Amino acid sequence: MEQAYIPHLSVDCVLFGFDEKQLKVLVVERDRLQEEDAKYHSGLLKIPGRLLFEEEYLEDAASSIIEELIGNESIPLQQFQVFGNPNRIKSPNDLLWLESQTKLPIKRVVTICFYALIKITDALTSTLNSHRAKWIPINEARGLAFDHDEIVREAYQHLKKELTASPLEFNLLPTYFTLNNLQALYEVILDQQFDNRNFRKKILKLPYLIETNKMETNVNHRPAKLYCFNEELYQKNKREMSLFFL
Amino acid sequence: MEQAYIPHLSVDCVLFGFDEKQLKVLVVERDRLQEEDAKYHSGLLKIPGRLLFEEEYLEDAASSIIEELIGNESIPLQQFQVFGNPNRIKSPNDLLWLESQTKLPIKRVVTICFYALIKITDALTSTLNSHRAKWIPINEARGLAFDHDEIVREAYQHLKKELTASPLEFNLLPTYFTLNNLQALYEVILDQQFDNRNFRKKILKLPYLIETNKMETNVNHRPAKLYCFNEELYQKNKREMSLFFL
DNA sequence: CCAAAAGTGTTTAGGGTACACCCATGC
DNA sequence: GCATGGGTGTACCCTAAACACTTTTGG
Repeated sequence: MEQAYIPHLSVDCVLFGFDEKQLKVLVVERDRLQEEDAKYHSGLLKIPGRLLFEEEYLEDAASSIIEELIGNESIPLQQFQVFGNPNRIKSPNDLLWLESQTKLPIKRVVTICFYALIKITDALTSTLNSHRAKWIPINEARGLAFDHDEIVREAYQHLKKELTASPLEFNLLPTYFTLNNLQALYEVILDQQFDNRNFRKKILKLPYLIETNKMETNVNHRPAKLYCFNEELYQKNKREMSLFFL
Repeated sequence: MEQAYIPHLSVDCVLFGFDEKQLKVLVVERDRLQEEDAKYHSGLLKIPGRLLFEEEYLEDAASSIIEELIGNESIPLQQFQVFGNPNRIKSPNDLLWLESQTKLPIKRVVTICFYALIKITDALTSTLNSHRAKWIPINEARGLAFDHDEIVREAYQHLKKELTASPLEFNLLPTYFTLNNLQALYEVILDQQFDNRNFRKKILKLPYLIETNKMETNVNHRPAKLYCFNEELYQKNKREMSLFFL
């Protein structure tokens, strides 16, 4: 049941990924067209997105865009901002590419943007190549096509604000993790350092953070205690846990 | 330079107004059409909005929608959410009305919503009647057309969140005002009571709140000191003044 | 003198921040 | 035994919150 596109409306997704060391963004390569004019340098990397179908829910569009790239995991994407300047698509090459993709005469596209943050896993990454998609570090996300630099920048601002206002989803770490893993996660995503002792004091108050009797292994230093995360308690308590960090 | 509408995209505005006692929302009456089917009760009040023109900036559309109703004051409207369910326009009467307005076959409209908060003045209100627009108290904004109940509800949530995260624009009060005026303003908008002494302590720390030597007059109780607001200091300090209230 | 709202200080408890050293393991 | 990161406690300050009475005006 393929539907017609709405030629003026697109959905774009900024998917952030954490690989236990860095914060990355998912981008896809767009084809370079023969007709392109070399003097217009327009990025060949873009964030995933496409025009909206006529009878499609916005959230469904966002999900399908991401699922096509990383498989069928359902990821809750959050709408954060619309980019709709009439001239947001400046480069002639970008326009050429859009028309070649959609077979529609494109004048102007208003794009509704979503974002999410997930854990980067090997399984996930293996499916990317076939779609010419890849993870790039957040601070290397420059020179993307269209106005995607700006979109990524804004999405990152939203992510940071959201993360300081409410606790993050814990599925960004392995099932068992150390408190220092958790601190590193916050530090990378918020781009901010925390005092180790104070961080532990705060984070241990979270009722859904469970201490296990497992230990790190195969490290050449004192092994750390492993913690895990109680989904049920998390769902129950996350509402009140806002404004946790400043 | 009239342009063509984009049939799938609209901009709607939730304009909140404070009249020194209540928080209100601006709504407009829509015509009842002869063809309407009485059995579908669809609201005859809606928030201001219209389809987007083909080459129009989103912000310009939002401004022009509001300026048409209340005159040429420039009000900074803030984009807050997109409502785009394919079936968000449920009532046949609403659809009829849309098509009669736009002369376009409307299937589905994705609407980008903006909001702002202003002071309700007499001058402002006098121009409303000719556009069949009016202010209604926020808690009476029920049974509006389309999904506008939901839009108003979400806008109000955003307003409250925004107001607790950063100081409000002071142009919601007369030039000279009492601290109790200010407290009443916060209490009405946030729908929350504050301790008078603690409120004063906090608010007096704001560097851009200036004590004058003027006094209230014509009140049959002890007259209050009047304060005013230093625009320049406000612009300079508002960034750091976040998270002021909880 | 009465009504009505303005204005004012103190105490307490909890949280944030800053800060330096010992511990357990692998090699 | 040494290198590496893991793990711990205290003191200070500041802020939030709770709380009740006196003051000044108009009528």
